[in-house]
Amino acid sequence: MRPLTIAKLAEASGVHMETVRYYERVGLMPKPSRTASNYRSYGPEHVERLSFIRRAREIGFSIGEIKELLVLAEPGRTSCTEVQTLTAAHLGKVRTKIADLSKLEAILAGALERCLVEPAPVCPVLGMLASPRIPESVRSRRD
Amino acid sequence: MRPLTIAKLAEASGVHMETVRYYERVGLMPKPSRTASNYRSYGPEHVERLSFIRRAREIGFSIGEIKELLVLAEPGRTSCTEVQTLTAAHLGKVRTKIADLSKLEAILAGALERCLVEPAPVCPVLGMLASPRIPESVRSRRD
DNA sequence: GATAAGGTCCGTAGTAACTACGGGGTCAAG
DNA sequence: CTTGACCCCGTAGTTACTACGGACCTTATC
Repeated sequence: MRPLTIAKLAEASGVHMETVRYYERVGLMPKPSRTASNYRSYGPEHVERLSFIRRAREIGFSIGEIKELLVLAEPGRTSCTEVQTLTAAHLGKVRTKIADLSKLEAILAGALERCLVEPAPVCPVLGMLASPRIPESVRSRRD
Repeated sequence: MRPLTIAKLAEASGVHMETVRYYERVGLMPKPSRTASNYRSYGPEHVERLSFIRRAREIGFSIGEIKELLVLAEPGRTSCTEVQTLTAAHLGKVRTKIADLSKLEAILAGALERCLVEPAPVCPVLGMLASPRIPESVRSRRD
């Protein structure tokens, strides 16, 4: 399996070609060697790294967090605890988001149901948005 | 209660001043009248509209969706069904997101727990990211 | 060998929904 | 009259990409 072009790498790891170049720009992927005609040239280690990155993104880690994870994943590293810390923090964010969204779900579902039941002079959804009656506990931090 | 400055309007409706100007640029808020010295001048109807917008944003509606809602909320409009359609669609998105995040939660919590239990030669979190073993059902669409 | 199709290069701009900055004019108080 | 608070505007930065466009390069076909 000889050197891969950027398109082959992208296909092999399930990431868009443009995204590979983007990851290179932001320092997630190393600058690869080039062919005589200045084409990027990759090896299997790049496929591995890029796949790692893709999976970490799917799990919702930010690019900054993935940079940290990649350092921690370097061979010779033993500490699992730092990875745990990062993961636990991420898990916390995920749980917060789930809680926020669950509240939203209840609100939306409730308003929608009132739409069906009441012969409503005013649409319950619009009524909810017009009056200051949304419990402040909902204030979701970033969708 | 005479005309409000942009800062007063912002405070009264719970939105940042810069955001009010942004909403004006993107057409969510109308261009207000101006004082002799070119300051924006608002009335109570603007407080109402902006509050509506804020609440709709908190509920997770996009700016485009809010534009539609504002049209549907215009006085003289009776149809609740279009609002229902919009809300139902939004509710669907929220539910999908909750489902995706719940899967993530399980994955993260599982890996984290294995970290604590196993005397793991390789950190389970990193192992998960290194091997192509993430169920494809997780592929979350946009965080 | 010429030509056409397809791959790659690069920098730049657009996406969502703001937030922040910088340089300037305005207004009220002391 | 000067200080400080307020407002004006356009522009750039944020996140994680995606898309564009003009210019090379490579491969296949004629």
